[in-house]
Amino acid sequence: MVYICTMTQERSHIKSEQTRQLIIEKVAPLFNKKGFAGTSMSDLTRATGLTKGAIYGHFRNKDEIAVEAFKYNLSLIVQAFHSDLICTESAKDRLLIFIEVYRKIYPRIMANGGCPVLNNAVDSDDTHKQLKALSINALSNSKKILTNILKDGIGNGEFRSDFRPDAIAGIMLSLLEGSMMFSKLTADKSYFNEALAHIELIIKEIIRKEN
Amino acid sequence: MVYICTMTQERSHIKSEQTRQLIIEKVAPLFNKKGFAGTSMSDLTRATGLTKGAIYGHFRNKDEIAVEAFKYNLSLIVQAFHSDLICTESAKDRLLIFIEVYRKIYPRIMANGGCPVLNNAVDSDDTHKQLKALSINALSNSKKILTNILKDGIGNGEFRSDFRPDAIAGIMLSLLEGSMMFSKLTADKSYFNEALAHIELIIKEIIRKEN
Amino acid sequence: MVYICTMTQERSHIKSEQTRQLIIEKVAPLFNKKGFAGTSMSDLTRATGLTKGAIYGHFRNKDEIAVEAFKYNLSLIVQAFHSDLICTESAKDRLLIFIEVYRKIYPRIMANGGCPVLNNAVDSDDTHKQLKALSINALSNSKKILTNILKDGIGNGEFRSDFRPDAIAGIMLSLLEGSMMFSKLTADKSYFNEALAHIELIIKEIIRKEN
Amino acid sequence: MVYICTMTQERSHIKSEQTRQLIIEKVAPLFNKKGFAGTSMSDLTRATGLTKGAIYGHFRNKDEIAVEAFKYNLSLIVQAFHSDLICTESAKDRLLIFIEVYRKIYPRIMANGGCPVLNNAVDSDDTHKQLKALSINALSNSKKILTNILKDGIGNGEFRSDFRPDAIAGIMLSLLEGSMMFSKLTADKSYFNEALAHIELIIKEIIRKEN
DNA sequence: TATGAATGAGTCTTCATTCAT
DNA sequence: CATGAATGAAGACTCATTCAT
Repeated sequence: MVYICTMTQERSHIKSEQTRQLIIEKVAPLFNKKGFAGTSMSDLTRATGLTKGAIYGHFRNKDEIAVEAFKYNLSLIVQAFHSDLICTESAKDRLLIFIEVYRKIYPRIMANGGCPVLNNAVDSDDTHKQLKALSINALSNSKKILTNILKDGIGNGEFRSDFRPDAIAGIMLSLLEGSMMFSKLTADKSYFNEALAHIELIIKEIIRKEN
Repeated sequence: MVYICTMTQERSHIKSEQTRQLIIEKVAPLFNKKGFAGTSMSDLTRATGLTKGAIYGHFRNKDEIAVEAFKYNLSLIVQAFHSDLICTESAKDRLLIFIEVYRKIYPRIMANGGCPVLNNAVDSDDTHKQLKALSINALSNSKKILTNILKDGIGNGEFRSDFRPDAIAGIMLSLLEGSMMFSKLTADKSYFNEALAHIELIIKEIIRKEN
Repeated sequence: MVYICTMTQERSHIKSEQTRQLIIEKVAPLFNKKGFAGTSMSDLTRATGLTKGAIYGHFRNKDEIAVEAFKYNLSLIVQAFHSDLICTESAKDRLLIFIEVYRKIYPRIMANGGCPVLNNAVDSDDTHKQLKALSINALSNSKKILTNILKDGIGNGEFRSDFRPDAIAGIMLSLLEGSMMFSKLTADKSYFNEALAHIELIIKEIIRKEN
Repeated sequence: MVYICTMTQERSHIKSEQTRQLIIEKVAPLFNKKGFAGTSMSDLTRATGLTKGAIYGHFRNKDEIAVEAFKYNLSLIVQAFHSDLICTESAKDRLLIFIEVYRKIYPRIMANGGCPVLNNAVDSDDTHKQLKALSINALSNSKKILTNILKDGIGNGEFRSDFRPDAIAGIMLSLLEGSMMFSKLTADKSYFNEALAHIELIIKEIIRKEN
């Protein structure tokens, strides 16, 4: 007997990985909108078109799915920055780009159920350590990025040196999250727009070094 | 064993109202922390020491309990202002008092599971119209209050007239909510403190009328 | 409004206890026959006529039901002795009564699915510590009883003193269990009958003190 | 990537039979310890390192695997006798060898989860006809062997003729199984040791023909 | 009013088995 | 011959809610 098997081993692995990715993508908005407890495995079967058994073939449990869903939701936002935020020399310009990117992806964020960092933070804060840690981490990273830009601006003389960069970073992020939440809640974008305008004010006026 | 219970209708009504209130108070932090879907009727029996039947004697369903719980959680915050915010002539001072009250009740808010407006907004935004409406309403009210104070300040010459009061009100509230969420998430009060400091800056510098 | 409530508090408790007992009795033969893993909660609903929710109102989990079922199955056997084994002066007679009781309840044991100690021992030995402990305990108790009777017989001169009572007790019990298992397996009572006859031989001849 | 596999049919058949045997050997202790219902196909994949598909390539269903596993577990015991029990002229000696073989393989039996005949009998008695038949058959065979030896001993004058050989055979086997079960349950070999000692007593004293 | 037993649909997860590759 | 993704039913258990008492 002679077998001639033409099959790339990678192909099958890829197939599985594709399904896993498909599940994550279909399921991510659900978790973002309805929260961990509010999203049932049956919801996931409806969203994916797969059976529970099939889903459990790709994930150990609901927690793992929620974790991957959050990471995916976060990546949608993070990716938007990777393309735009690189290679701008002025710290001020980098901060302004930061704002512009947010303005650009705002519709997508809203359609996806709001900012995953905020949603997940509120959802998991008192109930789910693992998910909570992911929000903490995401916050920490974005704060670090903003803080570094601010420090750069102080270093190169763009910004005044009489403010604490991490404080301003926290304020910017608080404004972003708080306003996005309000805009989502009220279906009124003005909260978000005013917040962005105020952040611009901070960048262009409040921390600007006068010459 | 034979029980003979003689009870006046008023007394029983009073008793009933007390029990209802007791349920709401015991249950409110639970809904605030765990959300609607994450809080079960069994959780409520544990928290109250009452049976399910007893609870259903006072509320039509879980939704009604959640609604009352939110109202109660909100009232805890609102009450803190009623006592302090009245009868201060200067708009600036009233805004500063606003901040001070928040600073004062911050520990209580955290112990209760964070700001109920934010928590409930995120929890119910895509899932529970009735609860969502309550957060919208609460936001609308606080925004109105701040806006009016700001308008007063413009009117009496304390503040400049080249800013839109409701925009600043939205910014203040966004900052408050966003920072409280971050401080809760990270167990780091500095987000909240910096936000309050920035709001003070807005009041004392940015919108102040120079003379 | 005047309430006159005539209700014994015990009555309601009794009702619940009755249902719990009913569940145990209906369910005990199932666990004895099909084992822990082989008995599903759905089996239990069929056997009791109750819903899963109702059953879970009376037991924390399947394990607790299995434990109570075993205890009940064991009690059916133990009870048979309580009435007959007391107050017989001769050690030999007490051992013979022991055998007679077993002969008497044999049909009931078979109808119930065989000896619960053996069934449960085999079922739980490598899988369920808590259930295993119950079989160990049951064995230990019956061995102790037989050993004590044998010691009594040695003490009062009925039996020879050149054998170890606990060894003979172990042999008697091994014979009983092994033979009941074979009789059940083959639907042939002779294994059991011959075992009883041999135990009688041990009592009447092998350990008897010749005079 | 292109695989070209050239394989003779014999070779593959041999390979297949080897895999089947490997599955049986790895899986046999599992079924012996956890029973049919308590052993899942996933357990089998873990024990064998094979996928479910691979296992189903060698067996029609779980039942067939359990059957083969039992046969294998039984064969481990039967094999121990084939080597030792042959060609001994004295019936008494053959019985004593029977005991010695059991004593020798006792550790292996325990490590394997206990006597498969007993385990399977209890497990399948009320649930699985096909498996039950295998235990019945195994019991029947061993009883026949012992009975024949006893008959030989009566025939050649070693043993008395006033007892029924199959009754004694049944007693011996009941003792063996019962005591092994107790020793396994309690992790106390003395049940087994005393049972063997008593069987020796039967052989050497009780059924011995006095001259 | 309050109890708590009961319901039936739901929860998450695992089951034995199949089949295209 | 072996893979492993997929299925649909079933597993144990909890849900919100009702109702006789």
